[in-house]
Amino acid sequence: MLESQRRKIARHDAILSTLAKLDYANRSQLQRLHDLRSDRNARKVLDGMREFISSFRSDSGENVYHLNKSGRERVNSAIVRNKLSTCGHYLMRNDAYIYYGAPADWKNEARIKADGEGTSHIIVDSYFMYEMRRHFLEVDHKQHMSKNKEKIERYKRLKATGVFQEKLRYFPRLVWITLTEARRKQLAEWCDGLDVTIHLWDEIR
DNA sequence: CAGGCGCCCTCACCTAGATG
DNA sequence: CATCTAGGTGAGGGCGCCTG
Repeated sequence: MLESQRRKIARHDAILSTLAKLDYANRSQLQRLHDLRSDRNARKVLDGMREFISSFRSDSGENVYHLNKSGRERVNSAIVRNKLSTCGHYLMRNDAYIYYGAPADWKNEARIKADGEGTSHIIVDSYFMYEMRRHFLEVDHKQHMSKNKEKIERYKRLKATGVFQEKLRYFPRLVWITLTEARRKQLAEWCDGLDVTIHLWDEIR
């Protein structure tokens, strides 16, 4: 097999693995993660993968890609993704993934056990290591603020159990990604007492 | 010579502002 | 109100250049 062909297939497989990991990703995210060069070139590369990936136009205007049947078979992924008009949550999370350097151990929808004490567990949007520290990511995509407050209370209860501090000697940093300055302020207030970083989506994409 | 890439182009779609 | 218009943005076709 020609070297150029081999490289092409390797790049395709890398992109398919990313989509298996992230479920959905838009053109510019795949472009940044896989060095697809210019916008035009990125579109051409992704267009050349139509056998394995499907796309739709998101409300932000960009194409969003996901694995189709043969793409799933190619990377042994069982999760079926379809056109999803409400994929903003995924796209925000992806930009956090890229911002934090695409950590190898990044895990979405991670189940965090909170042994006893009322809270059985928390499903965190992402759990990852960054600069030798564990991080929880929460994405606030037009979510009801009451839900966010409830989430924060659960983190506080989790911290109060001391389980993490015992294992790690510290409680992981909570990272939020939200949409407006007003929401950032409110979240920061509620997170008082936690190690927290709050990004606006526009600041990290 | 095939594949990767950039540039130029057109088309579709959306939005803001003007106009009836 | 509805509708028209101009400008902005992304998708994708075409072409030509470069490189292994």
